[in-house]
Amino acid sequence: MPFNLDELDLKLLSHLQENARISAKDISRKIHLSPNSVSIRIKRLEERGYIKQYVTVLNNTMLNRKLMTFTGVRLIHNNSSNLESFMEYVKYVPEITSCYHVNGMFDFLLQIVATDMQDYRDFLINTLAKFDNISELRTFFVLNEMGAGHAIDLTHLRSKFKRDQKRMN
Amino acid sequence: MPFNLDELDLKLLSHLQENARISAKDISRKIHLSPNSVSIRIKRLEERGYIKQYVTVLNNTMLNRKLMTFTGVRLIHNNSSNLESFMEYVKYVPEITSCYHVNGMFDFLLQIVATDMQDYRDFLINTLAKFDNISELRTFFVLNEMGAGHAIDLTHLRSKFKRDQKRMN
DNA sequence: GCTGAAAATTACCTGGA
DNA sequence: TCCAGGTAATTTTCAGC
Repeated sequence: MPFNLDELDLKLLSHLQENARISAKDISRKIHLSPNSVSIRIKRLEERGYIKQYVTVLNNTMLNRKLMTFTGVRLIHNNSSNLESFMEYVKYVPEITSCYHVNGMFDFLLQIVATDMQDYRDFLINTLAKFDNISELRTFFVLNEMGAGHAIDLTHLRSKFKRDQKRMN
Repeated sequence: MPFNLDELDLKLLSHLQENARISAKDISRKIHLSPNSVSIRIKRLEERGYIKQYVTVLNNTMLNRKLMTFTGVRLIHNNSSNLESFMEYVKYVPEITSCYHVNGMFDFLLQIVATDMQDYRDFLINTLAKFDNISELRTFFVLNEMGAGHAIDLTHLRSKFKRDQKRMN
């Protein structure tokens, strides 16, 4: 997979990471390129798959989702059909906002958003524990989500790639 | 904090969650409201804080960030000044894309994105372990990020709120 | 990749329910 | 207070270079 992005593409992606609704014109002013070219580049980045999605981050608390957890899940039998059926299962559970297949002391790490403690308890008992084949559920309640919130750092990407390409020669 | 969103606001937020770059006109067609009113509502939702940010989700792998981990951190002394200095610390570390203060067997859960295993190792040794006061670091390598990807479910929010409001009377 | 015109979208203002 | 319509301003798209 060739890396064929230039400095302008990377700057463009940086701005889009910060604000997905920025106009092509505003970007054009910041990276010194015509609005036209900015639009074309954005479309190209979308088509080639560099941009996956534009999402809106909502204030969960104000929307009555006051509880967030990371819940570690361990399956009883870790064969591939069980792994796959669990992955398929989580797709249809709205409370699960992210699902990560991990190594180590858990098989999966789920990010879960619920209204409150009672709602989470109901979810555990009536939804998650209904899935056979779970041996362990361990909840990390999120007390505070903070710091970071970093988008991925693209500023040093170009030089890094240059080094990688050199190494390949 | 009064909950003064109506069905239209919730539908609007749902569409914005899926696609932050959707135009007011496209939303207007979907929720049967004039483009004009849609714009006004979006602005109001931004001002009142229901909308936190519009972000672009990039393809990390294509941008040479092939490794993701969740790394559990345990501090030696859990007093408030140590907690705060750790939170302050993570703000300036670009590899840390999210930081969650949690209860249980870790104090913090960090989501980390790195180029590859070597890069992650360098990060652990040269950056994270440089922070005094860490007693335990446990890495969950993300083998696969899948399923879910759910935005928060707003479809049943209205009825839920009605119930809550009833309960308060 | 740029320019310039046409098309589409958004912002603003006013009236009406 | 909230919504619709009309107009102005901005932004995006498309053609030609």
